[in-house]
Amino acid sequence: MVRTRFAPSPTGYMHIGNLRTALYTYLITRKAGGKFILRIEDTDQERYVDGAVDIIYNSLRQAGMYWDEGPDVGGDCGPYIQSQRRDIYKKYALDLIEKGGAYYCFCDKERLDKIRTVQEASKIVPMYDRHCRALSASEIQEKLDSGVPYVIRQKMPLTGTTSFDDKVFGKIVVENSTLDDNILLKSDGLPTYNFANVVDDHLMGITHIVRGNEYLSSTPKYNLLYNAFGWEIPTYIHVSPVMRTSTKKLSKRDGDASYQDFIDKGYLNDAIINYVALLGWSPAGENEKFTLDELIKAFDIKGISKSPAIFDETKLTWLNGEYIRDMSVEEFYANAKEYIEEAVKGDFDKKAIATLLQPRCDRFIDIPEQIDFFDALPNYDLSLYTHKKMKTTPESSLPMLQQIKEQLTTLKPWTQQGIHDLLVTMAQNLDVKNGKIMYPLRVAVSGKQFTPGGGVEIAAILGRDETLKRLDIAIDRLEAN
RNA sequence: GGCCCCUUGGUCAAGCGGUUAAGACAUCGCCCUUUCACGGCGGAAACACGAGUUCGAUUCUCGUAGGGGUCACCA
Repeated sequence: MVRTRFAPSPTGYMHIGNLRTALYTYLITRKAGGKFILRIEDTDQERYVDGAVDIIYNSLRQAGMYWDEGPDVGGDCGPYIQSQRRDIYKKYALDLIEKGGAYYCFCDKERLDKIRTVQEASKIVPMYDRHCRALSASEIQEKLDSGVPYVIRQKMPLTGTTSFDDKVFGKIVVENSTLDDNILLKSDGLPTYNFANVVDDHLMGITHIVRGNEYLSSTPKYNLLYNAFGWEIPTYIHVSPVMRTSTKKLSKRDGDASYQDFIDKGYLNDAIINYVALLGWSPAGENEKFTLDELIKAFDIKGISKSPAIFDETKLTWLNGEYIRDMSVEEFYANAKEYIEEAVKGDFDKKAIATLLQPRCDRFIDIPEQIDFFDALPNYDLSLYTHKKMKTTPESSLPMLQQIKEQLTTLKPWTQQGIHDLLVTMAQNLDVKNGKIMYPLRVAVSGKQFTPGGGVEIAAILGRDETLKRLDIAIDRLEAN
């Protein structure tokens, strides 16, 4: 039975890199029919951020990733919050000392700083000098009895190598002599990540560990821990980071890198998930569009790439547009409504506006500025009437608009089709291209060069009175020109 | 700096000793068209470098360069 975990530390928002790690973990798990566990790694009380746990819950749920065990849903391996597992770590740390894989260290911060300073000055790799590793049993007991603060350190082998096979990176080998005797249990009694994650992963029966590749070089240490306890080593799947640029990791400072920010910008969850899946993973076929369920079927660890991937919002935007265009008109309207109403307060047919918007909308957030002319005609420049391709100028537009106005005044009923047919007929009678008439109308009713839909569609939505009003304005201005 | 890892077009990437080196986004051109989009068609654009191994290297090995990670009582 495959069991995995997503184990974030509650230090703030959920950025895209975290989300992707969670997603890959989730996909691997669901594909294998396993259990997905959520564990909160809050052993560093200094970095703890209030509300961060809720952000994790909400983001994961909104993204459609549900966990089988976790702090809020329970499970057989709880508690799932590390700060509540304090006693467990202590017990295992002591146990490890018994087994010869760890030892007490009474060195204080000052001594540690001092040796580090010396080592750095002489350009040696800073490492604990293993002073306390040589303490005798009686010396240890004496210090313990007199209440000297202590930490528990991992006892690394001095010679040989440690290796493991990573599913993404392959075989990794390190010299044991380069391994530091890291602290397992801090003087505050809480474990370090190094220790807590190993103990918890084992106790929670985790079989596959998916995490960022910043852990690649410390994984041998964890394996040494598993070995010292006599525990089975899990399968490792390390993934490369998501980058903002080729040299910088994605971070909030460089832009909106959090999942929630993208949602707030009007990106669809499905598009975000789909794009994030593609960042660092490539499907077997040519298809690039996947729903979460489809991803579960298609996902394969073999497709995960080793090199870092640069986050490309342009492609996310395109994908988002694809999802928008795939929506039914009702679905699109339901999503776009609030953005439309943000810009259009007047009594216009919002659904008709939505229809115009759907094929030319990649992000909901872009909607308001596309339709801001409905409520109020912008004070546009007459040079807008000049359009090379349509072969129009302010001068050529004036007579067209005058005729349009005349015809429209008596048109009934006032429908898009009716307006369209009327204008096309007019073009035929005058023996001019449609654009010669249509383009000036668009400018007159919208005051813009580019609009969703053309003059006909806009006039239909605007209604007869408003359309004629705007035509009058245009005609007056052109006559005065 | 030591150690570990990475390196195919601007970006994501396929490739797994012999290919005209896929595809997608972006970009450019054309078509469609009442603008802009959508859609369709087409173009430009890449194996970091140097040695090996081999009949033959994008692919295997070793260097070089560039980049990332890690060396905490952070995770």
